[in-house]
Amino acid sequence: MATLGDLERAVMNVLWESDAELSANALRDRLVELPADDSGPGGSDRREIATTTMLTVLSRLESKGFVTRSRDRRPHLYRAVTSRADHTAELMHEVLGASPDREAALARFVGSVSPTEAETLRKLLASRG
Amino acid sequence: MATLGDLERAVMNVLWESDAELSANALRDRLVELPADDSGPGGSDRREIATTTMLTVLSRLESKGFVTRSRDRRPHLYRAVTSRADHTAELMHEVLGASPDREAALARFVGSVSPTEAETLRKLLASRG
DNA sequence: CTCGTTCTTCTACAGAGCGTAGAACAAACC
DNA sequence: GGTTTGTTCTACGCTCTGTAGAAGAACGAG
Repeated sequence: MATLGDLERAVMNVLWESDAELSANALRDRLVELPADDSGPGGSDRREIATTTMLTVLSRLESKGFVTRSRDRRPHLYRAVTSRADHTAELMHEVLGASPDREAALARFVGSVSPTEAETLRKLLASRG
Repeated sequence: MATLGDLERAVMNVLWESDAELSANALRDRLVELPADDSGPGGSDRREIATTTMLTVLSRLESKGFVTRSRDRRPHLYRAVTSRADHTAELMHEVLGASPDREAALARFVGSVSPTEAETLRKLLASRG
Protein backbone atom coordinates (compact mmCIF):
# COMPACT_ATOMS: atom_id res chain seq x y z
CA MET A 1 0.00 0.00 0.00
CA ALA A 2 1.11 3.53 -0.67
CA THR A 3 2.31 5.48 2.32
CA LEU A 4 1.12 8.86 3.53
CA GLY A 5 3.13 11.99 4.26
CA ASP A 6 2.39 14.16 7.27
CA LEU A 7 0.10 16.57 5.48
CA GLU A 8 -1.54 13.80 3.51
CA ARG A 9 -2.27 11.95 6.73
CA ALA A 10 -3.64 15.09 8.37
CA VAL A 11 -5.97 15.62 5.44
CA MET A 12 -7.12 12.02 5.58
CA ASN A 13 -7.80 12.38 9.29
CA VAL A 14 -10.07 15.32 8.65
CA LEU A 15 -11.87 13.37 5.95
CA TRP A 16 -12.17 10.33 8.16
CA GLU A 17 -13.47 12.25 11.15
CA SER A 18 -16.05 14.22 9.25
CA ASP A 19 -17.42 11.35 7.25
CA ALA A 20 -18.55 13.54 4.35
CA GLU A 21 -17.67 15.06 1.02
CA LEU A 22 -15.64 18.22 1.49
CA SER A 23 -14.09 20.81 -0.78
CA ALA A 24 -10.40 21.63 -0.72
CA ASN A 25 -11.03 24.90 1.12
CA ALA A 26 -13.35 23.35 3.67
CA LEU A 27 -10.67 20.79 4.35
CA ARG A 28 -8.04 23.44 4.74
CA ASP A 29 -10.20 25.34 7.19
CA ARG A 30 -10.76 22.32 9.40
CA LEU A 31 -7.10 21.49 9.15
CA VAL A 32 -5.73 24.77 10.45
CA GLU A 33 -7.85 24.69 13.60
CA LEU A 34 -6.41 21.36 14.64
CA PRO A 35 -3.78 20.40 17.25
CA ALA A 36 -1.45 19.53 14.38
CA ASP A 37 0.16 16.64 16.29
CA ASP A 38 3.09 18.84 17.28
CA SER A 39 3.12 18.54 21.07
CA GLY A 40 6.06 20.92 21.17
CA PRO A 41 6.10 23.77 23.62
CA GLY A 42 4.85 27.07 22.30
CA GLY A 43 2.47 27.53 19.45
CA SER A 44 1.40 24.30 17.89
CA ASP A 45 -1.18 25.32 15.32
CA ARG A 46 -0.61 24.57 11.71
CA ARG A 47 0.57 27.24 9.35
CA GLU A 48 -1.76 28.59 6.71
CA ILE A 49 -1.81 26.38 3.65
CA ALA A 50 -2.30 27.64 0.11
CA THR A 51 -5.31 26.40 -1.79
CA THR A 52 -3.10 24.99 -4.50
CA THR A 53 -1.22 23.02 -1.92
CA MET A 54 -4.44 21.42 -0.78
CA LEU A 55 -5.34 20.62 -4.35
CA THR A 56 -1.98 19.06 -5.05
CA VAL A 57 -2.19 16.94 -1.94
CA LEU A 58 -5.74 15.88 -2.79
CA SER A 59 -4.73 14.97 -6.32
CA ARG A 60 -1.96 12.82 -4.96
CA LEU A 61 -4.33 11.19 -2.51
CA GLU A 62 -6.66 10.48 -5.42
CA SER A 63 -3.80 8.89 -7.39
CA LYS A 64 -2.94 6.77 -4.39
CA GLY A 65 -6.53 5.63 -4.13
CA PHE A 66 -7.27 7.17 -0.75
CA VAL A 67 -9.94 9.61 -1.88
CA THR A 68 -12.47 9.94 -4.65
CA ARG A 69 -13.45 13.23 -6.13
CA SER A 70 -16.79 14.49 -7.46
CA ARG A 71 -15.94 16.47 -10.55
CA ASP A 72 -19.50 17.36 -11.51
CA ARG A 73 -19.94 20.28 -9.11
CA ARG A 74 -17.63 23.19 -9.17
CA PRO A 75 -15.80 23.14 -6.01
CA HIS A 76 -14.81 19.51 -6.44
CA LEU A 77 -15.74 17.45 -3.42
CA TYR A 78 -13.48 14.86 -1.88
CA ARG A 79 -14.38 11.80 0.12
CA ALA A 80 -12.32 9.12 1.81
CA VAL A 81 -12.50 5.78 0.02
CA THR A 82 -12.10 3.58 3.09
CA SER A 83 -12.76 4.16 6.74
CA ARG A 84 -9.82 4.81 8.99
CA ALA A 85 -10.54 1.60 10.84
CA ASP A 86 -10.29 -0.35 7.60
CA HIS A 87 -7.16 1.48 6.64
CA THR A 88 -5.58 0.76 10.00
CA ALA A 89 -6.52 -2.90 9.83
CA GLU A 90 -5.04 -3.13 6.36
CA LEU A 91 -1.83 -1.56 7.56
CA MET A 92 -1.65 -4.05 10.39
CA HIS A 93 -1.98 -6.89 7.93
CA GLU A 94 0.66 -5.35 5.75
CA VAL A 95 3.09 -5.04 8.61
CA LEU A 96 2.36 -8.56 9.72
CA GLY A 97 2.48 -10.02 6.23
CA ALA A 98 6.02 -8.84 5.73
CA SER A 99 7.10 -11.16 8.51
CA PRO A 100 7.60 -14.90 8.02
CA ASP A 101 7.23 -15.45 11.76
CA ARG A 102 3.68 -14.22 11.92
CA GLU A 103 2.80 -16.33 14.91
CA ALA A 104 5.62 -15.03 17.03
CA ALA A 105 4.80 -11.48 16.02
CA LEU A 106 1.14 -11.98 16.90
CA ALA A 107 2.18 -13.42 20.23
CA ARG A 108 4.29 -10.35 21.01
CA PHE A 109 1.44 -8.17 19.90
CA VAL A 110 -1.30 -9.67 22.04
CA GLY A 111 1.21 -9.94 24.86
CA SER A 112 1.55 -6.19 24.90
CA VAL A 113 -1.98 -4.91 24.56
CA SER A 114 -3.76 -3.55 27.59
CA PRO A 115 -5.97 -5.93 29.62
CA THR A 116 -8.98 -3.99 28.46
CA GLU A 117 -8.10 -4.49 24.87
CA ALA A 118 -7.26 -8.11 25.46
CA GLU A 119 -10.81 -8.52 26.70
CA THR A 120 -12.09 -6.72 23.63
CA LEU A 121 -10.13 -9.04 21.43
CA ARG A 122 -11.46 -12.10 23.23
CA LYS A 123 -15.00 -10.98 22.62
CA LEU A 124 -14.33 -10.18 19.01
CA LEU A 125 -12.80 -13.58 18.47
CA ALA A 126 -15.58 -15.34 20.30
CA SER A 127 -18.22 -13.79 18.07
CA ARG A 128 -16.40 -14.84 14.99
CA GLY A 129 -17.35 -18.45 14.43
CA MET B 1 9.81 4.57 14.97
CA ALA B 2 12.20 5.10 12.10
CA THR B 3 11.30 3.43 8.84
CA LEU B 4 13.42 1.11 6.72
CA GLY B 5 14.33 1.36 3.06
CA ASP B 6 14.38 -1.68 0.81
CA LEU B 7 18.04 -2.44 1.25
CA GLU B 8 17.95 -1.65 4.93
CA ARG B 9 15.07 -4.04 5.37
CA ALA B 10 16.83 -6.74 3.38
CA VAL B 11 19.88 -6.38 5.59
CA MET B 12 17.76 -6.57 8.70
CA ASN B 13 16.09 -9.70 7.39
CA VAL B 14 19.45 -11.38 7.00
CA LEU B 15 20.43 -10.34 10.50
CA TRP B 16 17.11 -11.50 11.89
CA GLU B 17 17.22 -14.85 10.17
CA SER B 18 20.78 -15.69 11.12
CA ASP B 19 20.51 -14.65 14.74
CA ALA B 20 24.21 -13.82 15.07
CA GLU B 21 26.88 -11.18 14.80
CA LEU B 22 27.99 -10.73 11.22
CA SER B 23 30.50 -8.59 9.39
CA ALA B 24 29.52 -6.27 6.57
CA ASN B 25 30.97 -8.61 3.96
CA ALA B 26 29.34 -11.70 5.42
CA LEU B 27 26.04 -9.85 5.31
CA ARG B 28 26.60 -8.84 1.73
CA ASP B 29 27.35 -12.42 0.74
CA ARG B 30 24.17 -13.76 2.29
CA LEU B 31 22.25 -10.92 0.75
CA VAL B 32 23.21 -11.54 -2.85
CA GLU B 33 22.14 -15.18 -2.75
CA LEU B 34 18.62 -14.28 -1.74
CA PRO B 35 15.34 -14.12 -3.69
CA ALA B 36 15.44 -10.33 -3.34
CA ASP B 37 11.65 -10.03 -3.03
CA ASP B 38 11.35 -9.13 -6.69
CA SER B 39 8.88 -11.70 -8.01
CA GLY B 40 9.17 -10.15 -11.44
CA PRO B 41 9.66 -12.33 -14.49
CA GLY B 42 13.25 -12.84 -15.50
CA GLY B 43 16.27 -12.64 -13.27
CA SER B 44 15.42 -11.62 -9.76
CA ASP B 45 18.71 -11.89 -7.91
CA ARG B 46 20.19 -8.84 -6.30
CA ARG B 47 22.98 -6.93 -7.90
CA GLU B 48 26.44 -6.95 -6.39
CA ILE B 49 26.74 -4.39 -3.63
CA ALA B 50 29.92 -2.50 -2.82
CA THR B 51 31.41 -2.98 0.60
CA THR B 52 31.13 0.72 1.33
CA THR B 53 27.45 0.59 0.52
CA MET B 54 26.99 -2.11 3.10
CA LEU B 55 28.90 -0.06 5.64
CA THR B 56 26.85 3.04 4.96
CA VAL B 57 23.63 1.12 5.33
CA LEU B 58 24.82 -0.50 8.52
CA SER B 59 25.88 2.84 9.96
CA ARG B 60 22.45 4.20 9.23
CA LEU B 61 20.82 1.17 10.81
CA GLU B 62 22.99 1.75 13.86
CA SER B 63 21.88 5.40 14.02
CA LYS B 64 18.30 4.30 13.76
CA GLY B 65 18.80 1.89 16.62
CA PHE B 66 18.19 -1.28 14.66
CA VAL B 67 21.63 -2.81 15.04
CA THR B 68 24.53 -2.66 17.45
CA ARG B 69 28.11 -2.93 16.36
CA SER B 70 31.11 -4.52 18.04
CA ARG B 71 33.96 -2.12 17.39
CA ASP B 72 36.60 -4.03 19.33
CA ARG B 73 37.43 -6.58 16.64
CA ARG B 74 38.54 -5.50 13.25
CA PRO B 75 35.89 -6.47 10.91
CA HIS B 76 33.21 -4.84 12.99
CA LEU B 77 30.38 -7.20 13.77
CA TYR B 78 26.74 -6.25 13.56
CA ARG B 79 23.79 -7.66 15.43
CA ALA B 80 20.08 -6.93 15.36
CA VAL B 81 18.89 -5.15 18.49
CA THR B 82 15.39 -6.61 18.54
CA SER B 83 13.90 -9.75 17.07
CA ARG B 84 11.81 -9.43 13.97
CA ALA B 85 8.78 -10.57 15.89
CA ASP B 86 9.25 -7.75 18.39
CA HIS B 87 9.83 -5.31 15.62
CA THR B 88 6.68 -6.41 13.82
CA ALA B 89 4.63 -6.23 17.01
CA GLU B 90 5.95 -2.74 17.66
CA LEU B 91 4.99 -1.68 14.17
CA MET B 92 1.50 -3.05 14.68
CA HIS B 93 1.16 -1.00 17.83
CA GLU B 94 2.43 2.03 16.06
CA VAL B 95 -0.05 1.65 13.23
CA LEU B 96 -2.85 1.07 15.70
CA GLY B 97 -1.79 3.87 18.01
CA ALA B 98 -2.14 6.41 15.27
CA SER B 99 -5.84 5.69 15.19
CA PRO B 100 -8.32 7.11 17.71
CA ASP B 101 -10.80 4.38 16.81
CA ARG B 102 -8.60 1.56 18.02
CA GLU B 103 -11.49 -0.73 18.81
CA ALA B 104 -12.98 -0.51 15.38
CA ALA B 105 -9.60 -1.07 13.79
CA LEU B 106 -8.98 -4.12 15.97
CA ALA B 107 -12.40 -5.42 15.02
CA ARG B 108 -11.60 -5.11 11.31
CA PHE B 109 -8.26 -6.72 11.93
CA VAL B 110 -9.47 -9.80 13.77
CA GLY B 111 -12.35 -9.99 11.34
CA SER B 112 -9.94 -10.53 8.50
CA VAL B 113 -7.40 -12.98 9.85
CA SER B 114 -7.55 -16.59 8.76
CA PRO B 115 -9.51 -19.05 10.91
CA THR B 116 -6.25 -20.72 11.84
CA GLU B 117 -4.79 -17.50 13.10
CA ALA B 118 -8.00 -16.63 14.88
CA GLU B 119 -7.58 -19.85 16.79
CA THR B 120 -3.97 -18.97 17.54
CA LEU B 121 -5.08 -15.61 18.84
CA ARG B 122 -7.70 -17.19 21.05
CA LYS B 123 -5.13 -19.43 22.64
CA LEU B 124 -2.69 -16.61 23.12
CA LEU B 125 -5.34 -14.49 24.78
CA ALA B 126 -6.50 -17.35 26.95
CA SER B 127 -3.02 -17.92 28.34
CA ARG B 128 -2.67 -14.30 29.23
CA GLY B 129 -4.46 -13.80 32.53
C1' DC C 1 59.48 -0.56 11.95
C1' DT C 2 57.74 -0.25 7.44
C1' DC C 3 54.91 -1.68 3.71
C1' DG C 4 50.96 -3.48 1.59
C1' DT C 5 46.39 -5.08 2.57
C1' DT C 6 42.16 -4.78 4.74
C1' DC C 7 38.67 -2.26 6.79
C1' DT C 8 36.28 2.13 8.08
C1' DT C 9 34.94 6.86 7.71
C1' DC C 10 34.00 10.98 5.00
C1' DT C 11 32.00 12.99 1.39
C1' DA C 12 29.09 13.10 -2.38
C1' DC C 13 25.56 12.42 -5.75
C1' DA C 14 21.22 10.92 -8.01
C1' DG C 15 16.39 9.62 -7.71
C1' DA C 16 12.01 9.48 -5.33
C1' DG C 17 8.54 11.31 -2.29
C1' DC C 18 6.40 15.16 -0.19
C1' DG C 19 5.30 19.94 1.16
C1' DT C 20 4.99 24.01 -1.01
C1' DA C 21 3.04 27.22 -4.15
C1' DG C 22 3.14 30.46 -8.47
C1' DA C 23 1.44 30.83 -13.34
C1' DA C 24 -1.61 29.78 -16.40
C1' DC C 25 -5.96 28.08 -17.68
C1' DA C 26 -11.14 27.13 -17.10
C1' DA C 27 -15.64 27.94 -15.35
C1' DA C 28 -19.14 30.50 -13.19
C1' DC C 29 -21.42 34.53 -11.90
C1' DC C 30 -23.14 39.26 -12.51
C1' DG D 1 -17.45 40.41 -21.16
C1' DG D 2 -15.00 40.99 -17.12
C1' DT D 3 -14.20 39.73 -12.42
C1' DT D 4 -14.08 36.17 -9.19
C1' DT D 5 -13.48 31.48 -8.03
C1' DG D 6 -11.60 27.11 -8.76
C1' DT D 7 -8.35 23.77 -11.16
C1' DT D 8 -4.33 22.12 -13.53
C1' DC D 9 0.56 22.49 -14.81
C1' DT D 10 4.94 23.18 -13.60
C1' DA D 11 8.49 23.50 -10.52
C1' DC D 12 11.54 23.89 -6.57
C1' DG D 13 13.72 22.59 -2.13
C1' DC D 14 14.16 19.26 1.47
C1' DT D 15 14.79 14.72 3.27
C1' DC D 16 15.57 9.89 2.76
C1' DT D 17 17.80 6.11 0.60
C1' DG D 18 20.82 3.55 -2.45
C1' DT D 19 25.07 4.04 -4.26
C1' DA D 20 29.98 4.26 -4.02
C1' DG D 21 34.78 6.68 -4.55
C1' DA D 22 38.60 8.84 -1.88
C1' DA D 23 40.90 9.22 1.95
C1' DG D 24 42.25 7.74 6.37
C1' DA D 25 43.17 4.05 10.04
C1' DA D 26 44.51 -0.40 11.70
C1' DC D 27 46.70 -4.67 11.18
C1' DG D 28 49.66 -8.58 9.64
C1' DA D 29 54.05 -9.90 7.06
C1' DG D 30 58.57 -9.51 6.85
